[in-house]
Amino acid sequence: MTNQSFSETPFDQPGRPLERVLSAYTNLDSTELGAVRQVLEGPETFHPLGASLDADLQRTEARMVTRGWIARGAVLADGRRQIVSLYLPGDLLTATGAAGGDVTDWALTDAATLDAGRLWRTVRAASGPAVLSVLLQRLREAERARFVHQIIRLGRLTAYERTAHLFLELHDRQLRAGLSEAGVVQLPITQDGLADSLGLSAVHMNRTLQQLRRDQLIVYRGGQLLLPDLRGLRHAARLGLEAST
Amino acid sequence: MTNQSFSETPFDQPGRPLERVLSAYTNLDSTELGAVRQVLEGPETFHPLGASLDADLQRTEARMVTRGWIARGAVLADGRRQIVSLYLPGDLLTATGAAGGDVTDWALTDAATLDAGRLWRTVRAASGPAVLSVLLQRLREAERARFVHQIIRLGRLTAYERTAHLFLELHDRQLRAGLSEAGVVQLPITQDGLADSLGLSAVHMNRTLQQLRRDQLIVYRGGQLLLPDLRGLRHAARLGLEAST
DNA sequence: CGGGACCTTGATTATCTTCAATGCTAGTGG
DNA sequence: CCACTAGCATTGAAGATAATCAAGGTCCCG
Repeated sequence: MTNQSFSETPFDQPGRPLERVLSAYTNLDSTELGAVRQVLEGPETFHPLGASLDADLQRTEARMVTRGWIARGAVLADGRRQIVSLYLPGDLLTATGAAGGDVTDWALTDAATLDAGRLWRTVRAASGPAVLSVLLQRLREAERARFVHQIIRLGRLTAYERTAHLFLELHDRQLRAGLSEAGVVQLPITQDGLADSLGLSAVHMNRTLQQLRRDQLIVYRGGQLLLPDLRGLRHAARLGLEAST
Repeated sequence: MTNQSFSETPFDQPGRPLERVLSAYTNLDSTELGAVRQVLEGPETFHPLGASLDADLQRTEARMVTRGWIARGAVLADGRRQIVSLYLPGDLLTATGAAGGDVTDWALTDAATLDAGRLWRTVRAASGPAVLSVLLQRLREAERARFVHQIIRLGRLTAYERTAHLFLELHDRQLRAGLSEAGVVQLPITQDGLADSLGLSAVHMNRTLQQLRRDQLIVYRGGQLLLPDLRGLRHAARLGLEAST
């Protein structure tokens, strides 16, 4: 389960080292980066598409995503699925804790994670450099902001608006983390996965994507999304999202 | 704006002192309680129904609710409103930060809050007793769990299920915090407010409540809710919620 | 008594889900 | 090389859920 196939360059989707991904949260000089590397050192664990991360998370308290996409969500008894949050390289997954037994984590693509329990414990013990505490703080804050946006999407936006809104969030996140370039969103998941995140049926997800294509707001093809009209897309999403995660 | 009318017993809905409310998160002995009191001392600020808390929050970084209900949410240009989270006495409101300019806080009832910036700063400086850090940790964790539940409600539950689910969450929270008793939920907000939290129109909210009444799952009258059939309500909510916030 | 906030109801419409096929593409074994 | 399959995308039709529009009704308060 550990170190299957790749182990050379973590955080590389493609070729994105740790500092690049974490620069989304705080600027690190080389000393600080060393400290971060130190608390995050250790083998990657590989998670094939669909695999549950629950056991790993419970064991290590927190894990940082190094490759691929992880979903946290709930599966109801009748099969309905809702993704609560998406975790991309550089994001920190913490054990669900009080959120209840219904919540689980699984790999939306082939993915890999790193034990971040030491980061966790170091900060709690207040024994590391300040930058670690700041980093953790920022990671948590960014996650909270994503939760807020997800709630607004699901509560008050139409399928069309929701989709535009999520794409803008992903664009913003990937840009900050150096995982993509301006106007491009890596989208390595199926329409089914998108639907589970946006609270829609797969059929309606498909139709909504088609509408966005017809309106020239997205170009959608296998694993990648082009956003040729960011202004239009922002308008479609109905929300600023200016100073967001 | 400060200390209008009541200032005698904070946290009393009715007669609930600080320790009672915070016992939902951690057990405090008298020494620890003293430490908590100390970082939270200061005048209450009164927030009449509908008032915005944004200015207060920005000024003080964090505030603890002492009375009434506060909503955090977004108001779209066309008037749609979505409440992201409800804050009850004992809950900690922190500045929205990265969540964006669209998010605001307002009083859903007459309410009051206390400056909790000192708690915030004390913990960050790691200069207070450990119990403060634990308290803050638990408060944050509980909020995260509420976010997760809100997302699942809005994403995959029907209006009927959502309503049952929220009522169970409120019941659980109020019970833990000593704000209500078993089988009773204080619900001092309008159906409009509920609808804004559950992502429904006011009309549909009304019809959903009627259905729950017809099904004998709730008794609803002015400001208070009786839950005569918790088993049935849990079943209607489609989720465990056993070990939840 | 009048007005306002809130709750309730009926009728209509919109959005989204469900069900059932069909097409497409990549991988697999014969 | 060619069925064959599996996973994913797409389409049409029907039905369910929830929104919207438009009135009333009730209660409280000035």
